[in-house]
Amino acid sequence: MVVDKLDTTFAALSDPTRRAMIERLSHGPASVHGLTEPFALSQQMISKHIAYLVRARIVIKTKRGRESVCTLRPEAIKTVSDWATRYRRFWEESFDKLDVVVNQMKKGGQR
Amino acid sequence: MVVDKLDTTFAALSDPTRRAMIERLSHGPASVHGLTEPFALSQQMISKHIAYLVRARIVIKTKRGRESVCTLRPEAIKTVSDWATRYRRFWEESFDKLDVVVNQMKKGGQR
DNA sequence: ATAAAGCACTACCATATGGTTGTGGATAAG
DNA sequence: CTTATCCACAACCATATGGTAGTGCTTTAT
Repeated sequence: MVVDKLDTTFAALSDPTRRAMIERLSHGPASVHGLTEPFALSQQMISKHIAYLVRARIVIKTKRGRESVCTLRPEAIKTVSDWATRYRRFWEESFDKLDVVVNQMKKGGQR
Repeated sequence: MVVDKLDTTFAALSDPTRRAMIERLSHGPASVHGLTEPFALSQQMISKHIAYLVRARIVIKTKRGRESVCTLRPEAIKTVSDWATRYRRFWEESFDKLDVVVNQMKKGGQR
């Protein structure tokens, strides 16, 4: 049952609010309330966004009294980095190859 | 009107079919038909998936006779890599700091 | 004990997306 | 010319998500 976690990870990253949350959490843990203030969104929406981050295992939530403290999971970000790095050689080589391809397309009839 | 392109980029990457397409296209351009075969999906769905990749500027489509040739845009992948790299220092330092945080949480009452 | 703060849960709505089916247009092959 | 191939477009459905509003539980403060 090794579901591809990249699905939920990338989906979680596709929202600017959640990426801003990650940016903020990269400076240290914060409570749900602490995450609500800077974003001018309802507390319910912040909780929803956090839920997606938790589901994607990007953030861990811990009960602390009446607060829920959110902590960023560094490994999650590293997963994204690793995925992109798989193609590093491709997009480094391709800045040369691309010219050839484009020229081929033009010669072949670019419509 | 500088819409954050990371939105559509990450959204496009949140689907395994599209990531598999990227994997395939990283070995060279392919036609829509060429992309349909390995995935056991209808031609219409493949076209839809490609449309999302094109919208996210990850793939470029070029008419060539009755075929549409899809080419991967290396810069798009680099964008993802750059985003993750922003937090590289964080997730490298954090493998030490995390212990401290966890211990603080435990002392503070992990519930 | 009472009030306020921090948060979760539910219902509800609009939109985007994954997916199918059907169709039609353009190009290539016979 | 006729047919098959490659592809796009539209209608349609189910589900996930962004967002709001309302409610209630638990913990802290007074």
